Amino acid sequence: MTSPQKHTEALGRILELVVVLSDDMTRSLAAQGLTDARAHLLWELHHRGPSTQRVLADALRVSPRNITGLVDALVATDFVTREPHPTDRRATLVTFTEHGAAITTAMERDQHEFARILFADMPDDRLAALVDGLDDVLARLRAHGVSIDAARDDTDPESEAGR
Amino acid sequence: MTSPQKHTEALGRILELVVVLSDDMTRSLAAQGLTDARAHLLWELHHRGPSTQRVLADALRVSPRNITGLVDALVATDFVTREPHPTDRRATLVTFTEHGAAITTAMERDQHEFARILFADMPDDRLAALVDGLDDVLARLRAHGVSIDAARDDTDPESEAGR
DNA sequence: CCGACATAGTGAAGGTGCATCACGAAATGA
DNA sequence: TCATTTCGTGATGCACCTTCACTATGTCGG
Repeated sequence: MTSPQKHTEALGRILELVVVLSDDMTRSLAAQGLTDARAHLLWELHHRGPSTQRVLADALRVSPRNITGLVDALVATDFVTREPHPTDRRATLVTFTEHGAAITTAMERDQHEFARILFADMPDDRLAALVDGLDDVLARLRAHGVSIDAARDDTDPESEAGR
Repeated sequence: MTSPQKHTEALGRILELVVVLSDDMTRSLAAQGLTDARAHLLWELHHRGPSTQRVLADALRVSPRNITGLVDALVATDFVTREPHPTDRRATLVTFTEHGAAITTAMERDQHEFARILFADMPDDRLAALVDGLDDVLARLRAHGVSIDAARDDTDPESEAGR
């Protein structure tokens, strides 16, 4: 019961889902002229409203320098603009253009639609079981520091996201 | 019930899991002196045995040129070597060094261990329900061409023609 | 045996994401 | 006012990935 075999299989399913979903997202984004990183920035901006690059750097957990590059690209493709900060002349406020706002709103809408497609036909109890299971896994991950440690030369967890 | 709200929440769980797992993997890999792409190559090599770069390129779905770069790096860090192909003098056989083989075997072992940690305390029926749910989602994804269809510009009169 | 063509791998060049270091400019605090 | 902190960016550098061009081989139809 609950053989290691089953555990591995379950992890395999999760990993497969990871790969499939990531790929699909990246592809959809590309169709909008966006990359993962740029879309991530847009997403954060959508939830926070006009923000300084510093704030975005912290939110995306990347270096401020990198934000400069991402914003440069988004400005060039007319998704956002750099507005002067009303009180801090050092800072700039990254703000949506109309185009950027429209795209981002549409992305959010489509995400809900996507969720509907995935779960619409699933019985309530089944959906609940799935979510419970996922929560369980998430909790277990957190309990284990999520960082499986991995240090030495012969002890490493996980491989690549390659199914 | 089965409100759109629940659907979105479920998708949120999945996405969170994706992020957490990916981060953890990348971090563990880095501890071994590996990157995602290089580990992926090693993983494939582990399952296929000595392979030509062409085969690896197809397996990883990247350009042959890119494989050259990845193998260069793995050779430099003593994970693999390039051996002459026994019958085709154009090709090279990418082969594990002892170090590479040890690391990869350890990675596989640790993946099973990781699966055990995640699911060991989970009741059988709960685990089964989780796997079933994941399979369901995976199937639904495939059925829908796995394409989110993404947000189209601003032509959003809910023209859900695109699934 | 021999061209015609397909294939394996790599040099060259370029785009994107990311990081660190150094720096100027503006904000802040004592 | 002066030291310190903070914001954003130029300069560099690494990793991943692509396409194009090119060499060395393998293969196949005559």
